[in-house]
Amino acid sequence: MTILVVDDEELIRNVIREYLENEKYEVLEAVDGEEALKMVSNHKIDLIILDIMMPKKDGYTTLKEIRKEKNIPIIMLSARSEEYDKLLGFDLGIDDYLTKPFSPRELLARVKAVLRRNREMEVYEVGDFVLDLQGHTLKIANEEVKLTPKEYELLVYFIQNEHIALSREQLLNKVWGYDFYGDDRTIDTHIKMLRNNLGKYRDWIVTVRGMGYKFESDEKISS
Amino acid sequence: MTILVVDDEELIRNVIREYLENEKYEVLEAVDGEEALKMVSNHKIDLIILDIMMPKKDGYTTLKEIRKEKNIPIIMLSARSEEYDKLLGFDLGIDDYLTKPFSPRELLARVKAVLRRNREMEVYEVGDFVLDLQGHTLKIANEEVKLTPKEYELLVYFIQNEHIALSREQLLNKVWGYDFYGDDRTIDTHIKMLRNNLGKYRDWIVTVRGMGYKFESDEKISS
DNA sequence: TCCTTTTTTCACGCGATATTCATAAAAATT
DNA sequence: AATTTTTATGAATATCGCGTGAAAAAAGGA
Repeated sequence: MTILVVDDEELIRNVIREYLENEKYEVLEAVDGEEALKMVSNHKIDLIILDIMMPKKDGYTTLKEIRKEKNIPIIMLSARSEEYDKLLGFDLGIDDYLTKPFSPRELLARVKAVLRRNREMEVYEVGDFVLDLQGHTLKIANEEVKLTPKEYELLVYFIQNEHIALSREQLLNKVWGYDFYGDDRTIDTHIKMLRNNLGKYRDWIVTVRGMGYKFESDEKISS
Repeated sequence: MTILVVDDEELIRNVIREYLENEKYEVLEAVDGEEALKMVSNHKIDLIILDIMMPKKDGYTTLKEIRKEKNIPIIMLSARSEEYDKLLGFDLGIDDYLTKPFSPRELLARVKAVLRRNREMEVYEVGDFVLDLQGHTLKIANEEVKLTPKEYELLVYFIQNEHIALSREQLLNKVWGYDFYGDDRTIDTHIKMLRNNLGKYRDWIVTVRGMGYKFESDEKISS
């Protein structure tokens, strides 16, 4: 398990590192958003602990950019608790957040909880849309939706990469396998069928023109 | 499956009860730690959902005392997430925890996960379908159903993994053993025979196309 | 041993699914 | 507005996966 700690203060990084390493986690560090982004694309990272207040590129922006590429769980650090509201409005699905100062134990607790939650990601649920990875079934409003194997695989891949635009090539490689050499329109057809099956949620599969598709459940937060 | 819900707020107890009963669990209630302890010694309880904040005797103390007597899996409820820190320090091996407010679905997911982890079943009974693990027998409508050894093993494995889609490979590995290298049709054939023996319940073995099979008693009726 | 029961293999057929392709629609560009 | 590029859709065709029955192989039981 590798954890990336992003904070401009060396003291904080060191404290966190110490506690995490004590629990046998691999720890990487980045001083700012720029560096963090580089780390993300060059290393296999399981969790990111990200400070909001940073020079150059702040936590929000960094978060956004990371999420464009990968769906790594993120715990945010903020100095003031009021920031929480702001974070919530963000809708980029942070996994947890902590206000400084925090106890090391609390940090560890969150880290463990987030990692476990993600390991056991067995149900994806938004509103009455419920995808059960264990049961291999999709239910909408308690009604089972019959999906063909490819449609199901496709949906799972989309959900595991929510918010991320996926090219047709990437979809072919990951869902169909690297040895598949087929027509691009094949994907379109499957997307069509999947959308039909998603019914009122058909728009969650967004067309990214000139690129591919992306999955985005618009979980509107009522204010 | 009997679940004990311990919370001083009636509203909470009722909500939880409703959702659990909807999933065919037996539900018992206790308003405080004292009562909970009595229930534990007088009933066969498979899981406890325990609120931390309670008058008389709080969740921590109750947890401690229950654990002195029996090793029943426990899910803790707390109002504030900061409590999690405290809980961890406790090291009394809680099985899971939830912060209020939580979605009923989330609760159900945890309940199922915990029960699955701690499953040790003696009798599986749904309607007039009775599988007796001790007696190694299956009865339907009080009529003993003769199963071959493989059919029986297969059925047990299915039931122990209810609602989970099992690939052919997984079935071969777990039921036949890792050293078995057989034809895929072998499973199909056994499924066929098992289904025949299940009679009116033949549909409880659901085909998951492109994947394998899963066991599911009585499709849930949508409310 | 022989006979019975159980397990495994396998080929066939059918229905479900995947893929291709032609055409329509939509969006971007000029 | 016209052209070009890209995506959506419907329908035709190819392929795949599952259920089945029958028969061979293996395991048990007298």
